[in-house]
Amino acid sequence: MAPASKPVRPALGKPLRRAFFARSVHDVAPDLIGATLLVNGVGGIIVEVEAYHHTDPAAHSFRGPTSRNRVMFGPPGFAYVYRSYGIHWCVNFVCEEEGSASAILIRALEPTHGIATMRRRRHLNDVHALCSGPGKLTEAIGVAVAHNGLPLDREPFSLHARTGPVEVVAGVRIGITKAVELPWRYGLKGSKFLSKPFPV
DNA sequence: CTCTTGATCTTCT
DNA sequence: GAAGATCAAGAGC
Repeated sequence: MAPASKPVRPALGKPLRRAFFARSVHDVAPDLIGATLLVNGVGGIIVEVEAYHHTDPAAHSFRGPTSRNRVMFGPPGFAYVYRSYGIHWCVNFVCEEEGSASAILIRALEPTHGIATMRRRRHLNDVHALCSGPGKLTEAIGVAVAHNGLPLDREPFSLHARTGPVEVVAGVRIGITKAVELPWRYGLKGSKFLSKPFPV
């Protein structure tokens, strides 16, 4: 009898260095689609993100630094984690340059690594719903306020560039009431792991 | 399938 | 006091 086949796991691309994030959020955000995000070895392929620029009324940094958003005002390549609706954690990647206060919200992953761990943390079996939202994925990969301000190029974080071409789609952002018309949500075309489908 | 509501932390008015 | 970069559960269709 042949041994049971193991789940196929795509090869990881080269590690993303801090310089990767030292560019406009509008350049970094689409480049993150197809990259792999792991925290302590658990995570998956980034399939949905949103860009927030300091000149954008919907950004947490728009009105200046607070104790919550201070990491956004620091150098690029660090994690900004905040509490959402008093319940959930959401994780952003700080971009551009120190003081720019621009970041990218990670909104959905296609689970590839540590799926059993994610199912346990989420008390959920359906792999399509494990990481299909910013608050869901932080619970699944174990991100909380302790990760706020940590560098993205060292453990527990591990980020890897995509290994092949991807088709990126853009649309309006989700759940905001200011600057609602700006098309700064980016996703992997046709992915079944999005928080919401992109309009056709 | 859609719609409504509760959970309850941080910031702003 | 109200709103917010959310989610899950329950009611109704």
